[in-house]
Formats: sequence, structure tokens, C-alpha cells
Amino acid sequence: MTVTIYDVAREAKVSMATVSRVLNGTAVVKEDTKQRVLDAIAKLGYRPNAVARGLASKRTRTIGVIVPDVSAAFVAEVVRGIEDIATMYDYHIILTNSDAQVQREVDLVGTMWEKQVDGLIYMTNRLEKAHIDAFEQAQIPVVLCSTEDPERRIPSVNVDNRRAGRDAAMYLREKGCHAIAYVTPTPGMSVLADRRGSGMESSLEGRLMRVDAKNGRYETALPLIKAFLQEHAVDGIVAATDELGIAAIHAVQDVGKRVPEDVKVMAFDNTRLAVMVRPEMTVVAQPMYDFGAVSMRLLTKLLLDEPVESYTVTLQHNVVEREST
Amino acid sequence: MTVTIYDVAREAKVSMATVSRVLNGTAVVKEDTKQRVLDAIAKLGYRPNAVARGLASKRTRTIGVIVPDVSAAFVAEVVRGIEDIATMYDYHIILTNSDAQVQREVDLVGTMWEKQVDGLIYMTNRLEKAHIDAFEQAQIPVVLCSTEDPERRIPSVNVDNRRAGRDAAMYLREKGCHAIAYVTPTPGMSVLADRRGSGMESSLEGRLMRVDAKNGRYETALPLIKAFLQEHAVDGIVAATDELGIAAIHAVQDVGKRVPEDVKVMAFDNTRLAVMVRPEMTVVAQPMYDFGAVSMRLLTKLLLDEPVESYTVTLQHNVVEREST
DNA sequence: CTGTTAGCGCGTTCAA
DNA sequence: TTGAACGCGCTAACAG
Repeated sequence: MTVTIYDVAREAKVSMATVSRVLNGTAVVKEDTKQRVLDAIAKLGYRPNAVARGLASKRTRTIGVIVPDVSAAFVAEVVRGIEDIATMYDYHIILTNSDAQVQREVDLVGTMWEKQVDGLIYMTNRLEKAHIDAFEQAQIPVVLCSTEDPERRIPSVNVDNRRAGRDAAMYLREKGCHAIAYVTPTPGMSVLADRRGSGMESSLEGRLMRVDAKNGRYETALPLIKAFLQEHAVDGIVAATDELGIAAIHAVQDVGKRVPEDVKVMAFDNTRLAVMVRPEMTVVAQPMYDFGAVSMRLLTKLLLDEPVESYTVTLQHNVVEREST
Repeated sequence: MTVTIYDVAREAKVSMATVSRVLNGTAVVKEDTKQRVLDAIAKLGYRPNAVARGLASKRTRTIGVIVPDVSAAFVAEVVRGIEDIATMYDYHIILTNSDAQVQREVDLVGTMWEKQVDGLIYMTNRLEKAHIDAFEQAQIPVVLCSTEDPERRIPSVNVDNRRAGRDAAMYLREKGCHAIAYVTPTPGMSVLADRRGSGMESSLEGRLMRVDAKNGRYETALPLIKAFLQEHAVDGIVAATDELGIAAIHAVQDVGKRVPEDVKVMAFDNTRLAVMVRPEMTVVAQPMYDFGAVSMRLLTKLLLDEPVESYTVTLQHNVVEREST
């Protein structure tokens, strides 16, 4: 039925230990016995059982990936980056969605532990004590990916979101904007958005208006922004995400003004959405793919005990100027 | 160091078999010994080792998911559906991207086999003989998800894409369109797109124009569609995806015409993109989340030997009318 | 209702 | 350079 390493050994007239050696290159094997083993493997169509390997070696070559929601464009791009590098280093990923619920996130660390993952890549809003405790108990190497950890207790890959906020505000000021509004989900929903906001605020000396976009979805934000525009004189808008940015552009147009002549609009992220609006949207681009790729690379270093320059790597964001400003 | 089932057994003064029983509910255990076991588990912080379980039971509670590219909105939504149902039935998913390359897809079936996944959910353009062979060799239950298998050899979840194409064409005809163009990636790139096209064609008696949108991306499609519009008189456009649909809308606007007054535009899929254009886009909606959810549910039935009404389930598509037509 | 005993398929000493 | 033997942590008969 299933071909095991014993069958290969018998076929090649060697012991299973030798088969294991040629499989893992863990010791020198004489050339012609090695060839006999290889032939036997090919002949029998042998495939090593990764589960048995995992049990014996205590390493599964599997990485747990915990994200809020893969169906979000930003997250999907990050996951793609993780998976590409994982493949490159011969790891597989177990993917789970947490919907940003702390209890579920903590539980997931436990089930990942049961699965004996070699490491964990973790993406969430804000790190709570409960997370840290779970990591410590599980004793699994963790890399935080695009998630804020103010105390830098865990290896992480992120951008400087306050600085990104400042850059956005300064960019609009240099473009001549005086009355700037920040369209953002309700405070507390997204720590990233909050930090960007506080960065903008500091750079505008407290003269930043805020539009509460509730859950951050296009449909709910659109009417809210329109209402805001009818009450307030604004010549610049920064949105916390591309989706909100598009809502802002449409809202401006709906109240009879022009982008960018009357109101300049920009957003954070630079998903594919940003170029699919009219006018095309200026953004503070986030390196989404690299969030994933670099996180996974860092994790491989931790797993292989390779030297690491820094346990918290800060990726660069940059303003991409388009037609909306 | 690591707490094993033996430790729990000793602590509770029972045999490991009994611990296993309360863990798996695989036999009746007297209430108070059960409680002793539970207490011991809690006290020691015991977590069963899923790898050892997998080796002993030959079931890993892990599903392999092979998709072309998670970072595509359509795919990401499908994956979310898969993962939700997988969680519900206590499975994890190993996610891999194939970039739609047949060789890689076939190889992945092999590595999934090594990983001892209990089942496979498979999403690709078209099923080749190589795929079928790989499935048979691996002996793993497979469900095809939103992928065409003309001969229906493998359990699958899909929509009727030819019919969806016909519905799109008929809808535009009823709206009064006479000169209809189909914006689609180069034939052969996407079997879905091709089938939709042939459905439209049959319903228009061969009077369907085609715009070759190459790789199907917004940026490359936009100039191609504009060029086409300058050469041809068109009053209706169907696009193979939302992304191409937006390109079509913008192309129409760029050549100085109005949507929907001069040219009506609609697309397939209904990702979040469809409502984020002006005018909002009419679509033939695809049940993306359900593709994943239903596939996974079908797979659980196969794994649990539950009765299955049909091994090829056809989900319903439907036209969602918006402003672009 | 509970305990004993075999494996599951492989990595890894330790000898030879 | 190779083989024998043990153990990874657990499930699943089989007894009792």
C-alpha cells in the first residue's frame, strides 16, 4: 500500500539508516550504494512521510501564519510575500484568519503549537499582554508583521507609521493645503491608522480635522465624508486606506468640487485600487509584499540561527505622486 | 520539558489510553476519572501533539489548498471561504500559490502528499491529464474549486460560465445594445474567460467583437480598449473581470463618451471593485466566498463518508444591475 | 470501564 | 561507510 523507507531499503539492499542518509544528505554515502538507493526510490515512487519526519526530528518545516483577514487586499499581498519566501526555503504555511479578535488570536497560537509549527508570523492590530503570554508559553519563534509593538519585545517588520503620517501631512502642506482632514476608521479599530493620524497631527500642530469613517468601508464612508464636506471648508484630505481614499475622491466630486483643483486627496497603502480611480490617487505607499517576504526571511534566520542585524526591521514607505494632488 | 500524554496519565493515575479516550471522546469514561484527567491536563498545561496524532491515526486534519495567486481579490475571497469552513470542521489549511503553472501544480500535489494532507482543494485554469494522474497517484480526495473540468472526473464546485456569458449578452441586448465587445485576456490564459466568451458568442450568433486585453491587468488593458474604441463603433462592453470592467469604463470616458448613455459597460465577478467606480458597475456576480465555503464543505463530506447528492455542484450567478448600464 | 501492547514512518545515536 | 536499535507522542486494537 504505502511505500515506506523500509521498502526502499530492502529494494536497494541497504538499511533504512542509509536511505535516510541519502535522503537528508546527513552523512557521506558511497557513490554506488547511493545510486542504488536513488534507483529504488524512483522505482517504488517513494515519498518520505513528512509527518513521521516531523515526529522524529521535531521540526515540521511548517510555519503558522495568523492574519486578521486574507480577503483584504493588503493582507492578501502580505501573505503572498510570506508564501513565496517560505517556498524558497522549503517551508509550508498554515494560514488562519483571526478577524482581529484577541481571544481567537491567542487560541490560535495554542493550536499552532499543537501543530508543531516551526515558527509563527503574526499580523494584528495591537499586541496585548495576552499575546506575549501565549508566545512565551508556546515557545515558538515569532515574527510580527506590520503590527505595532511599542515595547519592541518581539522581532518585527514594520514601517514607521507616525513618520508616514508626518510625510503625508507635509506633502499636502507643500502642495499648498491649509485645511486638512484625515479620514480614518473609528479610533481603536486600527492602530496603524491611529498612529498615522498622530503623526499627521504632530506635524500640523493640532490643526488636523478628522472624519470618522466608522468601519472603514467605502460604502459607509462615502456619505459620511460628503456630509463632512458640506459642513467644513477643506482643501486637502488624507485617507487611512486606499479604499477610504477612493471614497474621499468620490465624495469631493459628489459635492460638486474638483480633485485636485479644489481639494487634494491622498491615501495610505497603494494597493492596486490606487491607480483604478479617476483621477489616479497619490499615496504613501506601503511595502506590502515585502512585509511578508522580509518577515518570512527574518523568521528563517531565527530558525537557522543565522546572525541577525536587527530584530526589529523598519521598511521604507514613500510618497507616490499621482493626479489627485 | 514538553508535556506528553504519559505525564498526564501519571498525574491522573490512569493509563495513557484513558487520557487518549477523554481527549478524543472515543469511548465512555467514568465521570470522576474523566474529571481527574481533565484536571491533570489543566494543571500541566498539556497540549496534544498533532504530529504524533497524525502519524498514529493517519489523519492530520490538514487540507492542502492550491491556488494560482492569493493576492488576486477573487482568489483571496475564495480562500477566506475555504478557511472559514475548515475552521468550523476543525481543519487547518496549508496554502500554496502555483502561478497557474502546470508543472508546479503537479509538483505541489506531491509535496502535499508528503505532508499527509487529508484532502485537497484545487483551483486552476484547466485540468490537464497531468493533474488527474497526480491526483490518482497521491490517492487524496480532491475538490476542484472554480476550475473547469469538461469531463467531470473530479468532484467540483463551479458556476455555469457559458450560461453566465449568455446572460450577460442577453442582458445587454435587452438594454438595446447592438454592437457588443468582449474585453478579455488573451485566449488560453483564462479558461473561465474563454467559456464566458463562447457563451456570449453563441447568444449573439457570432456578432461579438473581441478586445484582446493581454494579461488582463488594468494598466495594459486601458490603452488597448481606447484604441479599439477609436476604430470601432460600440454601444455595449462586457469585461471578463471587474478590473477589466473598470478599464473599459475609463476607456470609454477617455474617448469622450458617456457610460451608460453612449456605451453600456458590465463585467464579471463583483469584487469590491465594482462599486468603487463611477458609475457603479453592473456585473454578473460570482459567488466567490461560496466557491470556497461549498468546496470545503463538500470535501468534509467526502472525508467523513457522508452522503453527497452530487459530486459536481453548480452555484448560481446573477446579474446585479447598477449604474453603468 | 480501564490497562497493556503494538505499531505509525522516520531520524539518530552507537557500534562495527 | 554501513547497520541495529531505540524513541519521537500518540491511536487503536485487544484483553480484562
